[in-house]
Amino acid sequence: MKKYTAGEDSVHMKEKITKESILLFEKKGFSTTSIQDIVDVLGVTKGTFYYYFHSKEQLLMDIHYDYITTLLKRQEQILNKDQMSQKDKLTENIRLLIRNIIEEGPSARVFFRELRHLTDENRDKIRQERKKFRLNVEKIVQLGMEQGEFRKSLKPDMVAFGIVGITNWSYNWYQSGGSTSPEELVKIYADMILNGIQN
Amino acid sequence: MKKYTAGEDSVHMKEKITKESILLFEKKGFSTTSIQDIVDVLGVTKGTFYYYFHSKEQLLMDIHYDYITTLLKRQEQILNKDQMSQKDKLTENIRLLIRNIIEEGPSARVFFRELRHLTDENRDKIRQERKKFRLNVEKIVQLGMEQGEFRKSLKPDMVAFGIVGITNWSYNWYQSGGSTSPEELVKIYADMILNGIQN
Amino acid sequence: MKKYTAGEDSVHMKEKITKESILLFEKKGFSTTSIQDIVDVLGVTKGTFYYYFHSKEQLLMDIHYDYITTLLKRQEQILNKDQMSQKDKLTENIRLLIRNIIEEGPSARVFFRELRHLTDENRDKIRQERKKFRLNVEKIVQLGMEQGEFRKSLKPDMVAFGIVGITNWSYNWYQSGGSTSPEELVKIYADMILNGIQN
Amino acid sequence: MKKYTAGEDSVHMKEKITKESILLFEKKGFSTTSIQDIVDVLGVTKGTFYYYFHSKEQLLMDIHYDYITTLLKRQEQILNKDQMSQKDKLTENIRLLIRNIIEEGPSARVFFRELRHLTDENRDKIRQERKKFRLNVEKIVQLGMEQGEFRKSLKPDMVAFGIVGITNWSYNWYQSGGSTSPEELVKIYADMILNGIQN
DNA sequence: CATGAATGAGTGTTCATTCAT
DNA sequence: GATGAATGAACACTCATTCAT
Repeated sequence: MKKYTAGEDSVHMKEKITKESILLFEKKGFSTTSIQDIVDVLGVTKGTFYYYFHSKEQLLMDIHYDYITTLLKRQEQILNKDQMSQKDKLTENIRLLIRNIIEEGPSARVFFRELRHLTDENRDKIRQERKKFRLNVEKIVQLGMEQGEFRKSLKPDMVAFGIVGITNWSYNWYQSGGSTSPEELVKIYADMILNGIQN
Repeated sequence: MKKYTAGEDSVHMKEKITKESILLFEKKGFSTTSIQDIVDVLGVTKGTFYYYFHSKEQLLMDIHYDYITTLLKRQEQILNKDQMSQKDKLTENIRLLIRNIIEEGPSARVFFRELRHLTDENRDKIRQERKKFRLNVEKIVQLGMEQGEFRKSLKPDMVAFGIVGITNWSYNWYQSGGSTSPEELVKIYADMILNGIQN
Repeated sequence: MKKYTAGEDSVHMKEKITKESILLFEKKGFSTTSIQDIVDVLGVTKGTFYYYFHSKEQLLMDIHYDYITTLLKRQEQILNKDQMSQKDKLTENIRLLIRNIIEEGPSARVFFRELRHLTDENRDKIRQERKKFRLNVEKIVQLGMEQGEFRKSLKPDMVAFGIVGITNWSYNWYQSGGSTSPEELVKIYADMILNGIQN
Repeated sequence: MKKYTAGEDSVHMKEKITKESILLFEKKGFSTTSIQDIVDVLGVTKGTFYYYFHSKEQLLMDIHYDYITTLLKRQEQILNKDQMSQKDKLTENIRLLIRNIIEEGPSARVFFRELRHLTDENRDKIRQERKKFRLNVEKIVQLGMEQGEFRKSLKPDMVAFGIVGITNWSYNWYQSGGSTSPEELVKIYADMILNGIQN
């Protein structure tokens, strides 16, 4: 996405705008952040913003789209590992969700908080992608039940909701530099969930 | 001051405003809902709104305060049951969280989504109360570990975050009238969590 | 104006409102002081205010009217002293203007600052009364010139404007408790003016 | 940035806004003049106003600041004339005060009437500058006393207040086109004051 | 590519005033 | 005499967006 360039200055303005916007949206919220706020940080004018984006909403959509697209791509890589057990696939999904939130901090928080400010149409698009992710988790549970890795009595959809809930919720509270490392957290939750559902 | 009456009209204006605002905030979001939107629904004027509330933010604070206060009161009733096992207390907390979200639907969604629009001071107040709730859950886990009900290897704070995550997340997706009843959901999650952490 | 009464409580509400309003108008300005501000100080409600006054403007008019009426009455007493020289009459007028401003502090400041907030009609009325006062000063100068007390070359109208200017201006700066007493100030200005215009 | 042009249209919008605002503030008063009133006169929209000014108060501050700054600059020119007698310097100061009020008519009236509507901070700033002007007058009186031009018995601070009072008051009543020209008025007041204080 | 100027619709809030009780 | 509730018009200010240059 970012082509090779010699120095900072040549980084494309559109990326700069997106990056700074994410930080502002995280700190102040989407609706409370004005275009003026954004361009002030970059030392440019509003005209510049509108040269790169049709609207404020389009910028928010781009942020959402990038986040969910990346997430789905990474999930696909897990799903493609044919020889992996469902248990391990589930663990990998838990790892993906948690690490992505922690590593993408600001983007993640904007992604989870500001969905409502998309247009109906765009909101539906993002929701569909998020649903795809969840259904993939559900499928792993389903397969794990059929293959005897998980208990037969489970309701896979509810389990999937539980898994994304427990992991996604961390965007609300996880702080880098605390006493629990990302990988520790992954272990704790994977352990808890697998113990909770396995045969 | 409020005499006993049978009908709708006697409900105090302040309560009406609060009730309708919650519905609008849920549907359109706090910052996208104008005072005009609110008073239009009630067929009154903006002056009336400001007769009962200092500001739009105060209304939001009232909603938050009511929600968390009620929740804490109900939690206290559980904590007071001295003869109850920690397992059962945890189950009761899960039940409380889930049922409250489902029963208070719109209020719950406003509570979880619009915290950011409170002033710094009020946001801190609400966060403190939410923290109290979570620490009470943590304490149950702690006691359960000491009394041999739960595994010794757990990190009670992380477990508590997991529990509120899995339950609270339901505000995002649970729809009344679906295939899983509130009580079924409670059972599923309580089962999953207890299996996940017990000895 | 205030009839004999046994205690504080029986002082008529209308006077209380007027008194407190003057203090508030002085401190915050007429347009920045709300009826609510006024009634809050007195612990009553807005209805009470409107029982005694048709409008906020009427209250302001009352304050203006009281001030200028009192001033004119006191001036009349000076003018009636037939055997007094014009010099002494002028000195007495200077004393009246200065002492009234200092003694009526808040009322005086409201009187000089808030004229503009009267309706056109009322503003004209007050201006007429203020003009009467000034013309009386002018007449003293005129008589003094004719009787050889003051220089023949004076323009009585300009002198009168000068006299009210020098004295009225003190509402802007005079502070009780400073190094110059009211009576000293009277002496200084009377001296300066009389030296400035006498034969 | 502003190229040379012959006509009205090329005057910068900010100056136009300031000019028209002064006229409106003079006629209707600051608090009674709305931003809408201002922009209506100019045939632009409120957004345009806020493109040039942060707030209504900033515009008022600009007006005040311009007025007092110009006045102080002109006073400095008088003070710098080393060979001039204190008497003449005083006369020049009287001339400056009166002519400035008459020539800047509307600005002067806004300056004298609307100080109260500045924020506390700005009001203090303007008051400090006004004080500088007055202290400079006081100094002239002081020097004139020491050099034997004025009577030894004077109180320079009270005399200075008297001088600015007598002159500034003219903003209340002086009307161009009346029977007394600005220069005549200067002569009359200078004469009166100097006679009043000289040895 | 980028700017500066302008728009126009909307926002939260204030407040003098009214009036039934 | 006094209250509490409600009105409605106005206000300062914001902001996403447009567009000629």
